[in-house]
Amino acid sequence: MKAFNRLSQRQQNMMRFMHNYMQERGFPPSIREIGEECDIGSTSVVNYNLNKLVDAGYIERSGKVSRGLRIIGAIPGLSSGPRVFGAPGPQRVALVGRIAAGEPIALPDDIGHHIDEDDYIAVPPQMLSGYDENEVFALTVRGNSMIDSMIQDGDIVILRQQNTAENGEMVAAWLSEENETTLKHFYREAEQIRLQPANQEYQPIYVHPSNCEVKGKVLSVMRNFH
Amino acid sequence: MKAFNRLSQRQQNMMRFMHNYMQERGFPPSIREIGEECDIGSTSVVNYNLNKLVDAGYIERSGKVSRGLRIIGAIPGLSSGPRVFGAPGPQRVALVGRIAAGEPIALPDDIGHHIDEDDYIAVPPQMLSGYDENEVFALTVRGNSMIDSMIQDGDIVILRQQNTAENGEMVAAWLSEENETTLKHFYREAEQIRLQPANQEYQPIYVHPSNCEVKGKVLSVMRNFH
DNA sequence: AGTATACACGAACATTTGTTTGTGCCGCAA
DNA sequence: TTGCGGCACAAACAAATGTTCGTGTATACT
Repeated sequence: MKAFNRLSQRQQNMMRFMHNYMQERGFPPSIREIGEECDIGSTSVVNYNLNKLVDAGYIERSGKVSRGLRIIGAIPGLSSGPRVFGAPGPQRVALVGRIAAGEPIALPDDIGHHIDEDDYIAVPPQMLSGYDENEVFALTVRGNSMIDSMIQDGDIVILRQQNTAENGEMVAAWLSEENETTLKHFYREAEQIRLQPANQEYQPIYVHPSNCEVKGKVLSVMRNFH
Repeated sequence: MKAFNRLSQRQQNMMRFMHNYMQERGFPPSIREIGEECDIGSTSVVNYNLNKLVDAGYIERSGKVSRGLRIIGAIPGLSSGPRVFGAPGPQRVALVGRIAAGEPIALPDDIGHHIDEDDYIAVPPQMLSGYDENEVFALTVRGNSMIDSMIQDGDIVILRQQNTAENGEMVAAWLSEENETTLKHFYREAEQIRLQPANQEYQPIYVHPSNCEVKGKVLSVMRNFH
């Protein structure tokens, strides 16, 4: 369990409001704005809890100056809530694990309680294709089994959680018979599913629908060289 | 020429200060702080120029509220200055053009005056490998000639400007004899340079140093699916 | 010259806003 | 009970801060 369990409901509300406010307006809210939104009658109470949040390491304050606060750490969402992080900064999505041939994919929900702050990665908005960061997760590719899809060891793939796919979309699919995970373009054909590699020099593979379990749609890929 | 040429020196200073301030403190400066830093004696003058910047589309203001401003567009740096953009948000680097076999690479300096706001792309910090965003640029890959390096049409490559490279680094190189641009791993050998594709199923090519002009080092690759 | 426009200055003003102080409630331990 | 610490409330205070107004100075145009 993490430190945010020590935050009161009121403090959680404040964190959430501050985050949303900064996300929307680009600058932090004033003490009175926080109080009004969180049903706190007195500015001193807001101030009090703000200092609590500072002690807890969630925010920093610049004394004397109006709106002099910034969010430092993770925001504890609602119990089942969104994994939202502090602004300013790029979007952040959960980096939930690795994908490799021969291993099943662990989805965010399966390991939701194990996600730490370090398991998040910054992703620029344009790589989310308009989807909300909460329905998106990231996987690190292990091994070169996806090389026929132009994806190699160490790449990070950004996916949206979904169990179906439209024709032509690239998906992460679990092939139960072959016992492996793969990233391919998805085509539902008459009696079968065609999984087409991105690299056209490779041949497509054909599987039965019952053998193909879509885990998510690939939105983008990031690769770093060191 | 672009709109920022219409900004006075004073307004450019203001933009730069506001950007740095937000970068550093996480919230916008007050009118008086701007004035003090930019040697403006009167708050009304700051206010006046602030409204000018709004008209020019560089910032937005929320009336009545303190520090109620956010940066929207590009910041005109110094004359030869950094191409810095507004916080909060991911880093932004110049997307200067396209890279394709048979075409030379246009470097930022060559086309510096043509960079528009739309020619910038958000890049998360970890993809800059610690380099400053000002020495980094981005190229859109056209064609599939880099497919042997696991890079395909539509990919965006992030590069750092440099004319040499260490062994093993992936570089963008212009081969004058072959009259084409390529992305390969760079190895300086006895009498020649070996350019090694990332995909090990492809063979390396060997060129004479005089034939190989390094344009930049590849830091990372981004790929979006639509 | 006369006028208009852009830009700048300083001062006064009206809010906004962070800080402080005094008080009260509640649970818990001595 | 008494006392203490955590938390909350309201009011008042002191700065910080955005806004407005009257004025001045160039520059260009008629």
